[in-house]
Amino acid sequence: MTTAINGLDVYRRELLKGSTETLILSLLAEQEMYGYQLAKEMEHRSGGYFHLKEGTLYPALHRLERDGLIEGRWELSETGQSRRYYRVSAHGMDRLDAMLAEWNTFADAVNRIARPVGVLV
Amino acid sequence: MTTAINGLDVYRRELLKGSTETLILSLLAEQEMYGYQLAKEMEHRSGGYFHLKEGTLYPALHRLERDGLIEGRWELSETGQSRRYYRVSAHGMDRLDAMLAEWNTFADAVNRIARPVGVLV
DNA sequence: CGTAGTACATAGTAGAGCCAAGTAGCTTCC
DNA sequence: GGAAGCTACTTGGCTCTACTATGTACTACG
Repeated sequence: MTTAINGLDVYRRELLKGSTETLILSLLAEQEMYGYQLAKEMEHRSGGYFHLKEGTLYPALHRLERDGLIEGRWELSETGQSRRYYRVSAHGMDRLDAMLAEWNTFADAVNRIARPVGVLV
Repeated sequence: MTTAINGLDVYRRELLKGSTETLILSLLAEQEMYGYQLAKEMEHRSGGYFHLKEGTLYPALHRLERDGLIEGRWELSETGQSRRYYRVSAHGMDRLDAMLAEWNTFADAVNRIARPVGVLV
């Protein structure tokens, strides 16, 4: 009977939708990084909670770059591996501010409905 | 130049993914309601922030019922309109608890990444 | 009788996360 | 030196969800 577990897995995946780009932008706003590094950092900071898959991470980076929120450049590491470093553009910084504000509003609204005043969980 | 605005709209829509069912379950856990009433209540409680569209609301209710998390019954109102009242099943209550815990963990993880300690917005 | 509000249903679309598979370079170990 | 495994990026196809749009049907108002 894995139904309940799978149900929660789906739930977590769906929660992630819409937040991934904010999370990526937030990390890149602090420091220029390449994709793989970003994934590791995200996983580390969230205590293993967020584990971005390649099929999520790289398409998200491509979207962000396509939309002009981040800018990438190729660099060859000492070991000879190609890495694409990304940094947040000015436009991306503005968007990040808006997204964080939106996240705040959203989280407040959810808590207002899901956790009515007086109900402690 | 409505790009930025549309971008945020999309963002809000994506944020909502995964939370809708938790919100619906939360409201129904407090009180038996029918779909339309639920939508109004949700909008009212969130100060107009959440405005569930029919194409979101009813399929979500059908999913929840299909999965045995809520139970519905038809009732004829005084005005002669058919309404489908829903209440949360025991299974649904358990799931709601799990979803609220998951939401908490998720929100914490997001804040840990998006709002590093020391950064106030 | 047209418009508006209530109340539910659903076909079709878009978008995001994921699985899976592929490419490629480097290191480790037998 | 060959297999295995980690690093690093890419992409095609799948699934799920929110939304748009449309339809049905009843009531009330003017």
